[in-house]
Amino acid sequence: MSTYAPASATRPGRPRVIPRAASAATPRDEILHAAAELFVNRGFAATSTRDIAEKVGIRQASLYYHFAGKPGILAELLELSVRPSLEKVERIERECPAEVPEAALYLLALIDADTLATVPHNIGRLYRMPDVRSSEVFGEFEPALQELTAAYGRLGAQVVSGPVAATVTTDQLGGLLIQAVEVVIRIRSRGATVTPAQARAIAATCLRICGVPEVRIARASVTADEHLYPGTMIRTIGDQAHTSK
Amino acid sequence: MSTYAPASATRPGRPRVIPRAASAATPRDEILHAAAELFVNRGFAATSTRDIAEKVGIRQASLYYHFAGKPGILAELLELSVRPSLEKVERIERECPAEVPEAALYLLALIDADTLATVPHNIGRLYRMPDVRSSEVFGEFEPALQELTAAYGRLGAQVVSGPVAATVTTDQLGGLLIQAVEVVIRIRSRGATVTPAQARAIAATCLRICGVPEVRIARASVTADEHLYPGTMIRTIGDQAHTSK
DNA sequence: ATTATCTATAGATCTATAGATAATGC
DNA sequence: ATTATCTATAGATCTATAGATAATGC
Repeated sequence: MSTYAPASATRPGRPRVIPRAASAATPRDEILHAAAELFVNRGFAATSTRDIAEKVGIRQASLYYHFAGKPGILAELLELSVRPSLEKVERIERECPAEVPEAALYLLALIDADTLATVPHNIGRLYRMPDVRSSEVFGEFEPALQELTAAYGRLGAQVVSGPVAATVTTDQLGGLLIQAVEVVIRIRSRGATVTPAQARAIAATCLRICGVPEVRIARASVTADEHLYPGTMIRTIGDQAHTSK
Repeated sequence: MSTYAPASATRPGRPRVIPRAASAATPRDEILHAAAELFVNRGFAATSTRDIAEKVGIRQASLYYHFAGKPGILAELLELSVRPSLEKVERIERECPAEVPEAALYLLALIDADTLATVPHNIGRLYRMPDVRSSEVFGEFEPALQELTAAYGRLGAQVVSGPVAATVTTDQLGGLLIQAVEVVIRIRSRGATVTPAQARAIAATCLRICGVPEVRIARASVTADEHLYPGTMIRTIGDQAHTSK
């Protein structure tokens, strides 16, 4: 309270040599954020504990008070990026009735694209990195990922048209669909952000991949809205921009 | 010629401590292959020069006789994986006449998928790895990659249906299409191989993403065959499996 | 007393160079 | 003489631990 920069200095522990910004975040979170950005943009193996510490503004050794090294940090980031996706899948498959099967796939793709679009530092990318996949902690999360791909395959298989069913298996379809959704990761990697309208375009792309005709795609979009915003069905129309030709 | 294992021992230079298999390949190629597999499966930064040397069966220092370290090896692998793709794009855009615009996109996707499917050790994956993208040598290859995405965008834009044109820009479309083709990388990462039939399914998926109706997709497939195998148009039909319903 | 940092450092890599050596080729 | 390896090693990281220190909280 005496000088200009007391910040959130009301914490126990020896002060940092570079005083912490009034970030309000816990040290753990500061470390997670710094590590996420470095892992995603430079790679997991290419990032040293010193790099992370430097970005946070602490000494390298201080990381070990909060985490069991790089693998520990990675494990927490993977957890953060897979849990929300999986919870959504579960809910969608439970709640979405069989009336309009396209709506379930549309919803899953939309919510998933949106999650990937808003998750901090594009950490959805971690799962595709070979150094992450061969890390000690990856195995724990692999089943969750496979379940996600399988869900795309199941939902997609319910709506495929004849020509599509004749040329791709359910498994392959799951891969094609998840790949389409992950275009979000690519866009963010290039520095751009993904708008809700783009997320909808991606969800529609998933239905096109299955061979669903445009009329039913439009219908699925509306049905999905009813589930997203039950009751208020008016404003979602302005969101779409593709209702006019 | 005297003992059992002379192999291709008729080369100058000090013999290896672990005698080389009769691989017929040059030492340079041996190193490239070993490095490719390690870079793709464990990551570039996660692979040490010692790992590569061990896999080849030489001492770590011996690598430096053939390459300027890891970056030198990476540069050559990137070159190998981007040159063929770019040559094909050029040829397709030059040769493919405007009669059936779908055929051009179908052809590009098909050839590209096939290249990714057959290139050794799935090295198409290298470009997506952050440690590779932030390496000193990557900059040289980035323009070629952007040109490839742009080509997908251009070809796709020529065939989009109304609803698709209304919701995605040419740039975004390029991303969606290349992402669809790169499902090949994902499949190979899981240890499976990609068949020619699957490559065709992927090319068809690209047209579906653009909103092209099934009749025109079938026509594009036939036209593409005429360009691939001019004269012989019979056997390509048995390839497709989706002409029946 | 507890908490969160710090400094110092050991031990394990990892890269890249210098110089020796064992083949072939002329 | 040329080529392709080898051995040895310096110097630069990088990870992870031990132990000290400077806050707050009781």
